[in-house]
Order: sequence, then structure tokens, then C-alpha cells
Amino acid sequence: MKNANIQRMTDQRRVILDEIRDTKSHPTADDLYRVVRKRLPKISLGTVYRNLDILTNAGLINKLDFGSGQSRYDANLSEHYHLRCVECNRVVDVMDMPPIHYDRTVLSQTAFEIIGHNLEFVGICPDCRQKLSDTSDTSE
Amino acid sequence: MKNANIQRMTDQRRVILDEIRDTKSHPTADDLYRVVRKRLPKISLGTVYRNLDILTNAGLINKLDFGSGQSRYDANLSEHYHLRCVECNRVVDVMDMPPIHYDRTVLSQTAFEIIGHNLEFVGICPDCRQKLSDTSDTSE
DNA sequence: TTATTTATTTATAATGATTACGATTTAGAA
DNA sequence: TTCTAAATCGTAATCATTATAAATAAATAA
Repeated sequence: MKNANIQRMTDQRRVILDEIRDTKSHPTADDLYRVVRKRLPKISLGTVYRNLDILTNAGLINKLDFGSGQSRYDANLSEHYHLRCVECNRVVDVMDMPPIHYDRTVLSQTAFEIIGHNLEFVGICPDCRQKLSDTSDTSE
Repeated sequence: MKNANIQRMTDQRRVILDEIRDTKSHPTADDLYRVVRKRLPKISLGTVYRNLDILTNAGLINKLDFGSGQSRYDANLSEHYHLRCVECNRVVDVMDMPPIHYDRTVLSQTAFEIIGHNLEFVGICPDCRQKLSDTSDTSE
């Protein structure tokens, strides 16, 4: 099931993959829809969603689920973590983190078979920090 | 805004808080709706959502956002992580993890103001592992 | 204790993200 | 070139969550 190969490489699929690989912004399906439509004006939003799902299952991209509505997609397959702004939901990469080592015996208390982990940092990005300090000066 | 105190303690609010505190299962809003309705049959789903939001902002419970649709809620305020089954979405606690220490200099590459982090382990729970091995024996 | 004020509740409608559907098109094998 | 399953498009449906407006009730003061 997982890591199944792509069956057909359509223009739509190629362009979607192309555009995800071309950005570091961890776009949502809707972000990609807007970008891809510049090259394929007739593409439908459903096609974007379906292909993101197929590409994810094929292991060519990763789906990121944080809080706040939309899923995001990432073509960076190397081991890394993410840092999200709680104000504007911007997501940036955190590279070169020392691998967190969780003691397998600690986790075996659960009897789960461990597949992996997701680590997300949350914070406030420089832009939002600026905006917040601006408004707190003048009003309130 | 955050950590504001609760203004009025209604029956609905009290029962919802009561039920979250009474379980370790990290219930969704809908899970709680079903449980709370046994005690307050006329409660509306919107009330459950609104109160979960209020209790979260008041710091009395935590909202957990993993992938897969619904948010979950947790009255366990102590520092701990979660382990989620990718098959059935069950979530269990992982207590007593050594705190992960991320180098502030590493994160300062981003110029974000760091607030905190979320760590989620993913795996397959014993029940689902059983089911999966059962089906792969007979069919496919 | 009663009146008053305003947060809260209920029922329902609306929204936003995602998925499903059916008719049509097309990639890629034969 | 033909053929067929897979994919697309446009749209409708679904699911989780949020908003709305009239009715109710918690907490405060008279």
C-alpha cells in the first residue's frame, strides 16, 4: 500500500510535484492550487488534493499536520523538524537538530510498535513579533 | 487573553471539565459530547466546542492537534508526550521522557521567539498489530 | 429575596477543508 | 493505432468546527 509507485505521470501530477519541490514554504493544498493554476489554468482543486495524497503515499513528499485547519506538504525528505509561528502559521525548517533518542524501553511500556516521531517547535516569527510590539505600544 | 479566568461555572461547563478529567483517552469533542449527554441530555454540540475552547484558553485543559481530522483534549497538564496509533488513532501518554534539549543557538538561526514544542510518537498499537497480522495470514 | 445584567445555552445555519461522484479524457501498454 | 484502466474536471457531498439569534440562567447588587 504505502510506497506504491506512481502509475501514470500526468502533466498535472508532474507540475504539482515540480512546484512543491521548488519551494521551502510548506504550502497547503490551496497554496499549491494557486501556484499550479498559473501553469495549468484548468486544473481542479480536487486533482491537487488527490495527487498530494498519491505523492504522499508514494513517499515522494511528506504531509505535515499541525493544528489549525489545513495540512501542509513538504518535498524535503531529509530528517528534520519544523518551527511554526502561532500568529501567522508560517512554518520554517529546523535543520541539523541532534536526533532525539527516546529510550525504547520507556516506550515499550505501551506495547506499541514504534514507527517514528514528529517534533514541532512553536514560537513567534520576527514579523509577528514586530507587529505585536507595534500594536501593544499604541493601543490597549 | 490567555489564562483568563472562567467567568461563570455552568452545569455544562462543570460536567465537561469533569468528564475530561475523568479519562485518559484524549477524547475528541464528539467523544465528549456523547459522554456528557448521558448526564445532560439537552446539551448541544456547539456548547461542547465552545467550552473546550474556553477551558483551553483558561489553561485548565490542553488541546492536542495531530493529523486526521478532529482535535483531542487532555486534562493532564503535566509535561508529557503522546503516542498515536496510525491505524485506529488511539492516543496514549508517554510519561517520564527525558526532556529534549534543543540548543537555543540552533533555533536562533530562525530568529523566532520560541514558546515550546510538541513531540508525538507514532506507531501501531497492540490491538491493531494483532488485527493486521490476522488479515495478512488469511487473505492477500 | 428579587431584580438586573450579561454570559451562556440551544438549535440551527454557515463555513472551510477535504473527499466522493459520474461523465469525459488520456497515459501508456498491447 | 487501438484499447483500457487510471486520471481529470466540475460539482456535490461530507466532516469538523464556528457563527447566529432568540431564550435561559449565573452572579451581582438593590
